[in-house]
Amino acid sequence: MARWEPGTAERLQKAALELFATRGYEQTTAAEIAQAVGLTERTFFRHFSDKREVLFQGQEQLVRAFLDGIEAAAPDASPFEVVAGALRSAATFFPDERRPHARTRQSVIDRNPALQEREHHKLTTMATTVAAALRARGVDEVAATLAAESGATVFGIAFTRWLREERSLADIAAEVLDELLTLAAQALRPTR
Amino acid sequence: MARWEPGTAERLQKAALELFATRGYEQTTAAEIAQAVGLTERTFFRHFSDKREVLFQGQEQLVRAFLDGIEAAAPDASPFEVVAGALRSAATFFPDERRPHARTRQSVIDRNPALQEREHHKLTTMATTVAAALRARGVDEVAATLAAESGATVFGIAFTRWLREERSLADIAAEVLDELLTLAAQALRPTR
DNA sequence: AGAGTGGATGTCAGTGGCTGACATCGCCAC
DNA sequence: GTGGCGATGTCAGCCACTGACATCCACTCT
Repeated sequence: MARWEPGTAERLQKAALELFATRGYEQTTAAEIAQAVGLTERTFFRHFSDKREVLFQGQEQLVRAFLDGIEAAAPDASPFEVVAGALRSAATFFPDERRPHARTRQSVIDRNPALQEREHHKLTTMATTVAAALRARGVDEVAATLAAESGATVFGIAFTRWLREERSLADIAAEVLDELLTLAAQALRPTR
Repeated sequence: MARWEPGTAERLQKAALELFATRGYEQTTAAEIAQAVGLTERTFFRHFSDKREVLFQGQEQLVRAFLDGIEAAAPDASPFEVVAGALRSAATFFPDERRPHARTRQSVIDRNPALQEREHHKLTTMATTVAAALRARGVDEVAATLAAESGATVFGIAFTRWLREERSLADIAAEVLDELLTLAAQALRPTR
């Protein structure tokens, strides 16, 4: 067939997750991951910019889902309404079938600070992209950043709960966003 | 006098910032930083868990300021009101005199993705600590996380503006928080 | 079929971040 | 002054990551 098996990156990711889950992240060498699929360390680093990325690469699609949700929003929607739509759209990227995989992946991340760092960074990067999309819709800088970053926060919390509970991510995210808005309203009424 | 000059970590931090600012972060070796103050690379890593930390260590005081602000809040204050107090308290840790130093430091961070990653991570870590303090006050898990994380977002945005504008951080933070609450209220009224 | 091209991989050498183990050095207490 | 002890130095070594160059083979063109 093919000279090189297709989907090299995917095979590396799979092997990496398995090794990380059993042996632990730090106890697993990039060379070992590569060897597990019959490749070289050098090739590993051609597919992933660094060792951590093997667990995170492929989130462009999630970003795309967010952006699709933004584009689908009504032109006169307020920033948080747009974010609500983006969350609905993004939630479709985590159907319940992915939960088992997501769980083992998350358990690896939760056991390693360096991986958590990367995870937070990815979330923040997503927020930055979303903020840019909001600004492109005419939302002003600060409002766009606030709404986008809040969306990321909500997504993060909702995702964590989705891993634990057996409900759909879309439902949980809507609920969490609602709670955020309610909390904010609570603060706005009594003071100032 | 003393066999070892006191404040070794501080001298390392100062030397590191200077080298990073002129030569660049990646072009500066941990060994070079140590040498600049007459020490060894090994000693550098005894003071800082990794190379990046030389720019971030010492933020426990900032966290402390946040927590003080939380403790000072009225017992019946809503989560966001508590966060507002925490922000006021935290803002005192960045008097305007620190702006020049903060600016050069930030310019170094802005030029290096790995440093940005650490910066985001620190913010998130702070948020986690604040969330725990809120929970200790009886706030429920999700609300505590939302409020704390929103506080971190506001702080981050405010800090960025504080670097650019010549106003006090407390003022800017109050303003940004206000905008967040307003945005949230906007979203709560029209829909649902 | 033979020559050539190009993308993915292998090989090798080297840098730098980071660590463990052990030695040293000199203030301080007793 | 002896011994403890905390901060530093020395040394060897692992591993993440990179640049340079060779190789390999499907595919195309002739």
